[in-house]
Amino acid sequence: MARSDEAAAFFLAVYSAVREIPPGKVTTYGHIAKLVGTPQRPRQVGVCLKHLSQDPDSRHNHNNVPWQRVINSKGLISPRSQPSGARNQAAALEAEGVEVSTGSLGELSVDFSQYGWFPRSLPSEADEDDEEVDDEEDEEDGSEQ
DNA sequence: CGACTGACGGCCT
DNA sequence: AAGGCCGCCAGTC
Repeated sequence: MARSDEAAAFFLAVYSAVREIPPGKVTTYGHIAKLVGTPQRPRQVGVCLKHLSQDPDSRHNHNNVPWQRVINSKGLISPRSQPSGARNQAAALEAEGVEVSTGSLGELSVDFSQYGWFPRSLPSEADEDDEEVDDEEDEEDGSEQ
């Protein structure tokens, strides 16, 4: 399998995983990386989202991939080169009912204990796994980090 | 075609 | 507790 194919598969896996994030919840780049089996490449996850097309006709675009539900491990919306983008992400999250706090430096943060979504594996996959692991830390857990 | 960059994260000072 | 360094690798210049 050529690297380019692996890269393509990676993109698809990331988009698939991001789609599993429930509305009103958020997760991290690192977690998505783990879910797709490449925990050492959270950075590439960001590249995938950045690469999302705005064209609705494209297989993966801003409309069918809830990119806004992915933030960094610090619980902050990653400040990229264009500040408006991060703010736009915050707006998209608030539209889903996610509370976003703004720091004095303009930092946009989300409380994982309330909105965090960190399953061990993708719900779609868990479906086929007969060795069902207990899943019930949707909320309330509070032992996030 | 080579070098730099970056929607991150974890480990090491 | 805070900050710096390295790994990773597709895109972009």
